[in-house]
Amino acid sequence: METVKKAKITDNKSLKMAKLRDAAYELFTSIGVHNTRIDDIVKNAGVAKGTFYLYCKDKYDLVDKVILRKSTDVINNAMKAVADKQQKQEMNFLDNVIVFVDHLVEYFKSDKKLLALIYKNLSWDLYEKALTYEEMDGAKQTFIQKFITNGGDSEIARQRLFIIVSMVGAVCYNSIVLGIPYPIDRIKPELYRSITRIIAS
Amino acid sequence: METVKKAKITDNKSLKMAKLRDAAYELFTSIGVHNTRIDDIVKNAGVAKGTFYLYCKDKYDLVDKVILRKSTDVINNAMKAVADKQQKQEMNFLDNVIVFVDHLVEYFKSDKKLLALIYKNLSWDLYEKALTYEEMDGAKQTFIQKFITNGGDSEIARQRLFIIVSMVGAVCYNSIVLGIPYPIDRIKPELYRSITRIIAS
Amino acid sequence: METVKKAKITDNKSLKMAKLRDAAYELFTSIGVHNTRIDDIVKNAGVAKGTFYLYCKDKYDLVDKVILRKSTDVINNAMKAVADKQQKQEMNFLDNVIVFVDHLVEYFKSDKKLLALIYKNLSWDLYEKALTYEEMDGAKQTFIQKFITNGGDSEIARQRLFIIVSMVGAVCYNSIVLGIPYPIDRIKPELYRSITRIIAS
Amino acid sequence: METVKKAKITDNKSLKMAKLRDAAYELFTSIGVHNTRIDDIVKNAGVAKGTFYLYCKDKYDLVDKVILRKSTDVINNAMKAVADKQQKQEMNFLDNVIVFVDHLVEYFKSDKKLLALIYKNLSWDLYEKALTYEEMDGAKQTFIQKFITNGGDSEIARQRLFIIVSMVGAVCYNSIVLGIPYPIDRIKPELYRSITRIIAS
DNA sequence: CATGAATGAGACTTCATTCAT
DNA sequence: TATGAATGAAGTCTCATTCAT
Repeated sequence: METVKKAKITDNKSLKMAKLRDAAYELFTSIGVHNTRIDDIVKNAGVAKGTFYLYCKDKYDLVDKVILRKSTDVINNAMKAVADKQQKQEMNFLDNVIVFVDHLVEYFKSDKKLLALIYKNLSWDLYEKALTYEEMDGAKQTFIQKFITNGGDSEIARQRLFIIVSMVGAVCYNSIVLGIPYPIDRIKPELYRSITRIIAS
Repeated sequence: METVKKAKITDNKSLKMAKLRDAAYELFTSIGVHNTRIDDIVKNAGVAKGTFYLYCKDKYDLVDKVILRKSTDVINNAMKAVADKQQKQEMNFLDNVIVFVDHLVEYFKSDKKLLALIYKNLSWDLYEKALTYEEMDGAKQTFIQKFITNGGDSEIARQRLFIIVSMVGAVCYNSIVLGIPYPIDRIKPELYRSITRIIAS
Repeated sequence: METVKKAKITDNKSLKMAKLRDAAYELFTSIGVHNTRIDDIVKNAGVAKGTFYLYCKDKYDLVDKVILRKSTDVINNAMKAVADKQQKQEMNFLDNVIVFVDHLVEYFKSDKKLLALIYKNLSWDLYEKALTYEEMDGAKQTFIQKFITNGGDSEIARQRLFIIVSMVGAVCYNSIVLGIPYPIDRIKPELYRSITRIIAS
Repeated sequence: METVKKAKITDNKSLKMAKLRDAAYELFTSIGVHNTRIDDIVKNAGVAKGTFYLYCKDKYDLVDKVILRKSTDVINNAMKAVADKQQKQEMNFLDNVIVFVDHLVEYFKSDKKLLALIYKNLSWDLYEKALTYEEMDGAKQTFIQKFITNGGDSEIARQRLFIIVSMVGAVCYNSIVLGIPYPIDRIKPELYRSITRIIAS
């Protein structure tokens, strides 16, 4: 009974946090972090204002939590997409990268607000948190490891991956969010060609 | 005399605006846009609070003005660097790009705060303003035009330039500002190799 | 005209401060410092909330300002009473002290809330401020000086004055404010006898 | 067994109350009543927040409880000191008063925070409670009675005691807590002389 | 009796903006 | 044009108190 009770309380806690995160996500992406008031978040989440401060240090702490959760979800899905495709057909490292990137691009096409939110609030702290995120289970971490290893796992290979990630992120942001006059679909061929040429030895 | 008076007034206006811009630049880069209050800006600029509103719509209007001015300066210098080198030795298009990029990279290495400011406050509106910026004289616009033309001036060439600009910006930002663990000097070889491979047909 | 304008502004400033002080005094003495909200003060003073922070650091800064002003007034009046009586009849040092003390006692009988306010918020900082208070003009300071000098101006005399001040303050507070069952009028004879016996050599 | 169980529960109750009182005392004297939150008290006491409300009406109720307990202790000790000395040598009423006062003064010299706490939170209610405090056993009450009786037990004698108590309290507070520039040891001779002169007929 | 998560009223404070001078 | 005192809406955050477990 003790265990059941504790579990229930824990669930309740997760529930409140989830409510706050969901409400905040909606507001952050629709009217922006700056224009979102704590009052709005708690009203939409259906909790009291004090409850907010039970779970978050301040608004920007919640921004981090939202981004962490959402980006984890997106990346998990992309990893799953690669694994699924891998099962159907044998793919080399480049194929893996392209499938992974394409999944991200397609997702952000459909959720440009999230892309904007993530991009505007990046910090190395957050990156580090994301990499050691407790909710990212062991299997996923292994995937990342493999991903890197497949690239050759040399310093050079890691640097190329870093350049590719930076490039893809920036092109997506500029194209999808800022609306710079190359629609993402039009620039995709050149983007993927660039990836190919960076990876190719 | 009439003319002199007018010029004086204009100078006076420019002076106030310049004071505001300089004060704002210092504050934006040292404590961040969010933490900078109009009060701080006018105090440091040595003008009255009301005066601020004679020159700027609001704080974010001034952010744009500051970025526009500073980025124009940086780009002008990079263009000058390319022109100078071109005079000393014949360079092909790729050489031009590399020299241009390297100038930017080196500059931002020495002024990471400005890089952060620009990167965090990019908007397509601002890009457009920058491209049609009145203070960017004709000669400079011609330079840009040539730069693009040299690349081949096809749609494909423009896309590749766009990808390169995005990539370089993101790598610089991630490396210099976020401090992601590839120091810019260590990643430069791979970055320039990537540029080369993207441009090369 | 410049001077007139400046004077007007200064008057205006004094006016706002006076309004705040008056409103605060009423609230502090009627419902207590703890129960007085900034909102109440500004509403009663008829100024905007921001104006409060233009003149005071926080609520406790205003408490100090109120006490400083009020206690200065009370002491000034007591000094005036002594001076007036002195003109009518020759008085020795002891007479002076008694007249002074009696004036204070009678005043606080009529304004027990002020006594409570002052007593509860005493601090040595405030004492020091009171002693160097700019609004206490030179003539008054001379009075205090004479007062002390008349007592003999030895270390011993100063200590006795300190003991008397402490004693009178405490007896008044206990009797008038706490309502300890010796009404001030009933205990006055013994209080003044005590003063006499402390001063008498 | 029933009795034992009851005693145990009572002890348990007393224990929680004691924990709360001790924790509160530490906080009240170190950071002040105003800055002490219920949260701090219960955390330091090692009990749950709800428990606080099983034992106290609110924070100020606990302030009273703490003061009542501590001041009872201090007074009990002072009374004991008088009794002890009385046994060794015959003392008249004045001697008794001086010994009693000196004991208090010496104690508060070593615990100025407690003096501040008591002084700032006096109320007649609390005085009354102190006088009828259940934990002050009969013997002690008799002592007080004797103390008063020795003074003559006339209205006048009671008034003089009241004046002395007020005087000593105020001088101690001003000297020890506020730090008004007469160190308590330096002013003691005059303070005791004042007591003597007030008591002497 | 004991717990501590949740509450929400309301305190405090900031600061962009206005406008009379 | 230039000023800066005044404004007050908007915001953050606290913390005493409750109550379901």
